[in-house]
Amino acid sequence: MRYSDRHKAETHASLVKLAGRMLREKGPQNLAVAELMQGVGLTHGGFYAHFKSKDALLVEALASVFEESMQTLRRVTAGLSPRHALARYIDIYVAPAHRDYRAGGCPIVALNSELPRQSRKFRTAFDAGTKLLVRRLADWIKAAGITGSEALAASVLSAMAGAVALSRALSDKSLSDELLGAARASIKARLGLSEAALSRETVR
Amino acid sequence: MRYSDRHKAETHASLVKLAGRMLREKGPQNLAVAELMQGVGLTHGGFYAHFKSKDALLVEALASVFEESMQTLRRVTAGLSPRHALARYIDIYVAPAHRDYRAGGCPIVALNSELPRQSRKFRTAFDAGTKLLVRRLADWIKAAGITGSEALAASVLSAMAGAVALSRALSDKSLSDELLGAARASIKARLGLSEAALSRETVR
DNA sequence: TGTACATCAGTGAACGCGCGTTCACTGATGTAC
DNA sequence: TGTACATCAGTGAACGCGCGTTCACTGATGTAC
Repeated sequence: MRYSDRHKAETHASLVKLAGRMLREKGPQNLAVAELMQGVGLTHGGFYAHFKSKDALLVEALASVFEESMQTLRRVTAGLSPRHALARYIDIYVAPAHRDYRAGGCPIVALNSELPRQSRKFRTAFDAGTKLLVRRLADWIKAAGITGSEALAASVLSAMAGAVALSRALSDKSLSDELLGAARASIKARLGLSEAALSRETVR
Repeated sequence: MRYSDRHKAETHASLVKLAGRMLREKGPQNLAVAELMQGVGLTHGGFYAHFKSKDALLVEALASVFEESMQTLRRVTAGLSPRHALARYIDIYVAPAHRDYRAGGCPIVALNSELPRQSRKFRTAFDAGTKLLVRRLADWIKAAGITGSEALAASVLSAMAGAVALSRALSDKSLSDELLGAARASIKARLGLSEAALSRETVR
């Protein structure tokens, strides 16, 4: 059967979206082509009408996940001053809700330790996405008058991602919760964003 | 052929040791039984004289890797005061040499994001190993007179592991190096271990 | 307006490969007598 | 001391399964005339 003009693009978009969720939940290797196709109501053979290989899908899915992350970042910090935006992003990122929602979370947390073994193209997409996030954090840090370079922003992001990743890895729920709380406080303190300091400022 | 009494135990130990390296370099899923056996000069069929399953091997290998990590920790900080021990450990952990030596590095960095998908027993071994490291850090922190609980130690460790993991994930070498430097400084500053503060103290 | 043909997203069987696991067998050495 | 037998780490063929990829085919709809 032949479909309307928009149909292929829509199917492609659903595949990329679902792949983005599966990628974070199962990892690159355990995302199975047949399972993905079944997930959008198709059979596995049709996959290659949309992607030249599984790796090509993974690269597209990762890029789309990073875009989604940037959108989330913009949404939760809209209208806030740089200092409050930073604090808000840290609060939302280093949190139990993020830990417990792997399919929708930050790709850095989800893919961290598997990256050295991925394809060149996949790693390039990861690099590009991470740099976008780092640049956004660096802009806020600079605007907030905190001395520090892009490397500081990268180290802050690595502390955030490391905390959530370890909180997911630990089976001990109470240690996991406490770890998130301590990490949140440490990271905010590092940037001079303690509750006391923030409450003395206006929100925007 | 029948072997001497010690022979089996020695073979077993080599298998666990090599598996510990492969586990960190390739991840649990890509550690192949046949490749492991070939690595110690045997054929794949003999594997099951030593382990009841691949997962049983992984659990043993992970435990041994954590033991190795604790030994490294003790070795590099032997004789140092708590504050200097902390600073030394952070310097050695959050460093390019650790980033570039995946097969011999910290299992938390190597396995971070893959843990939620591992077997119950594997996760239990990870929990136990991580808690040993956290407890050691917590002891030092307490002995150094820094206010903070075990959760602070866990958050410090997560920042260290997160920094090394992200530095491995990034292909951009200079950003990776700078990230490590910034993270090292941030983590030490969080614990009041700046170079200036340390140089005012005696080493032991 | 109607007819013949082209298009191409999707189908489902099949292929090839890697890999964990099983199993009948081997053969050097330890033990029983 | 010598002989027959038991042991068991290791061998290598084979099995079963999951999975990425290929390919001949389908059939509804768009297009040419």
